[in-house]
Amino acid sequence: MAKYATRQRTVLLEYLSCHHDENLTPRGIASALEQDGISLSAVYRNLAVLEQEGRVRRVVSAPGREASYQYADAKECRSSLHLSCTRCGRTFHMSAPDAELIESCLKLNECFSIDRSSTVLYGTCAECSK
Amino acid sequence: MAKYATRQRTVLLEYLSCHHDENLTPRGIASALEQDGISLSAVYRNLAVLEQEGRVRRVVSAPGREASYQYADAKECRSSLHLSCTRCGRTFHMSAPDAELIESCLKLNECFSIDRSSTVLYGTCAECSK
DNA sequence: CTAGTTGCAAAGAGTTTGCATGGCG
DNA sequence: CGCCATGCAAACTCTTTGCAACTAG
Repeated sequence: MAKYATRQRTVLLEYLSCHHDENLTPRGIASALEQDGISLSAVYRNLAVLEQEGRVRRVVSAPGREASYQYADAKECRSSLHLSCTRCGRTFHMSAPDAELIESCLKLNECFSIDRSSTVLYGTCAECSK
Repeated sequence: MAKYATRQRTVLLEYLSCHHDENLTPRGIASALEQDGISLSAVYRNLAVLEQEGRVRRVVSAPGREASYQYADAKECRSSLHLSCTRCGRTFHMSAPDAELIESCLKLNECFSIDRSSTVLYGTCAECSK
């Protein structure tokens, strides 16, 4: 979907990869990259493209509020479920064996096929629960 | 939080309980109850109250789009995790043993404390995967 | 009677889009 | 040079809010 490597797109990708798995809002990204002259529209449009390509995932909390985007490493993301810490906002990847355990448990006991890419489990991470 | 049992609130609750665990949008509810003379504001205001009371849960899909509300049976909801079918939109409750298995698995292996009320697992339900 | 609720319309917030300009390949 | 991408501002959609009128207890 993305054809040209524009300056804005390059800077955005650089910024995203430096903030791997953090919750980033379009407005936040735009103001962080304000100095580089990137409009809010460009941020929105590029995030939309990246989401379609699966390189970014969108997390929505409340309606009417800002959405959050997280830069996602595609390979790692397909093989595991996501854990999101509601305190620090970071996202973690469940180990593959754990993901499979949960997946097969639901499949067997509830006849429910879980969708790995859209499911996020919320809670408190190891560090924040200290 | 809710003090008076107004006509609007009564009708809304009746409607919600008839559509247990379905995805309902504020606009959809309002137009379904149009004949009963219930304004969209009243729907929003009452849903907000019900959500605070834990009698309704809000599911958000995409930003800028309508939120969905589901009438929730409080007791059942505290003891299990939610499964949401992305095809038919219905919500199911995982059996308590399954929920505990997942909970303890994450706790032990990932040091992650899952929050039952805010976590929803997406996928395809038994009926829809036929 | 008093305080919680409602309806309406206007205000807000976040996101999308039209159009002319600019830039990658 | 052609087409994609950008910037800006206007348009949109969903949600919230101010205020006067209404009503349950």
